[in-house]
Amino acid sequence: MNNKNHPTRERILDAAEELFASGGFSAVSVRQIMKKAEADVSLAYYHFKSKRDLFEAVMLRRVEHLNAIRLRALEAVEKRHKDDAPTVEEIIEAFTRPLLELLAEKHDEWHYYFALIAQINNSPDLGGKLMTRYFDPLVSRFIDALRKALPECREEDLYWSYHFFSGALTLTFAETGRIDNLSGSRCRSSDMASINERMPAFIAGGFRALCARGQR
Amino acid sequence: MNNKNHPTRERILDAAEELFASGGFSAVSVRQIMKKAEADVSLAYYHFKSKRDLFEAVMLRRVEHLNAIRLRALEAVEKRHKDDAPTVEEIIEAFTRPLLELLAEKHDEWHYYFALIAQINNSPDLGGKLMTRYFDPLVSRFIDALRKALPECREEDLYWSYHFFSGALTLTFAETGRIDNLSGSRCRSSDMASINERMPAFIAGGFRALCARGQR
DNA sequence: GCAGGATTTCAACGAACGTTGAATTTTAGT
DNA sequence: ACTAAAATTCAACGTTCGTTGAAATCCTGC
Repeated sequence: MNNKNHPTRERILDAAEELFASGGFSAVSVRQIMKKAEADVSLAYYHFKSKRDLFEAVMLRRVEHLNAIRLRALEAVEKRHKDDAPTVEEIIEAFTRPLLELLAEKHDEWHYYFALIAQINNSPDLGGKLMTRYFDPLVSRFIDALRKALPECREEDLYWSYHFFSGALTLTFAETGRIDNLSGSRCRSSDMASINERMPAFIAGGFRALCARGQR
Repeated sequence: MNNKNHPTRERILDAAEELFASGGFSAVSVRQIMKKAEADVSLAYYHFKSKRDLFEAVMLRRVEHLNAIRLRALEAVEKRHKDDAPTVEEIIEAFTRPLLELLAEKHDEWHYYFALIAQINNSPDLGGKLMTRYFDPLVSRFIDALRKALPECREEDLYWSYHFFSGALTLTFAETGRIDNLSGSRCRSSDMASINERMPAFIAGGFRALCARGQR
């Protein structure tokens, strides 16, 4: 049998996800992954064809679910506003809240995945290519919504605003502990409630300020 | 003789910087670095003790200069405002403008360095530790200035705002080409004039919106 | 309970890895 | 010119890397 939940296949993906997240693709060997997965090395090549394919499989395992629930969140917001456009805050929240909920429900499952995405997003090798491949349709959909919320905004300002947002988002969800050190533990990377309270306000403020500037 | 400009030592650092920037520490071998530097492999271990120390040297080579000119930019802004506090925009610009100027003057020297920092900032392994070690004093200095510009702002909001800023900043200066793809080449990662126009406005808008929210 | 495919084990391959020590060449002070 | 130190070359070490093929075991449908 093949496509039912094979526990070993999942165990390999779990182990790979965690290890790839902490050091990137090259910092981790297949042997380390399979040791953590408690399975023979060659099983990695049986279930996946190569190390690269394993990496790809780690990415693909969660990306569809992620995109689906974010899209649903956006559609829910749009449905609440039949005629008028949603606010920028509401749209940003539809983009971020699903991430927070995934972490709240199943932190162990998603934490490493978000850390991995942060690294990919900031990698000159992969950032342009992989992020585009996996997230572009969804992101374009969100930018459409933002365009409606900010009808006077210039196109370039919209894209740059999203770009700044993207950097803030991926770093924040990577939970690197940086803000813990900087703030002397006054703030904590893992404090999702704080993020949920602050990120939409900050980002929406940024969008508005930049778009307002563009109309001058 | 030792501490004069040894061209080979610099060539090794240049090669290492470029290669580390594109794939991180582990994706690059010492042999690859030394091939690019056109020098024997063992010279890497003569000039630096190990691969890790070479990596550290790459980081250290530019960090002091970087921190110095940013500090100078901040002090210049503060000197312009004897009694009143500088605006948030001015402070953010003092933080970002030096980066833009370095890229404008010597793009080849600094481009890879910024890409490397983006990866480190987003690495769970190194992000908390290395960024804190290298940049904390300067960052705290900037946060002090921001506190004066936003005297009613809560401490937590200040730190979280800076955190969002940090993510946007490092991703933007990494020039990953992501925004190029997303915008259909309407915007370009390498377009420093666009960044200079937009980043301070966006970030300052974020700071203000978040601080205003905190006072409610 | 048997057949056949799915899964797992075991052993091994050649290549590349980080690192080192000794020999050699280049450089600088006298 | 001589010397000592600095810089570079060369060859090699043990380890780990990604990957593979064949044999053994497990599971499922009949």
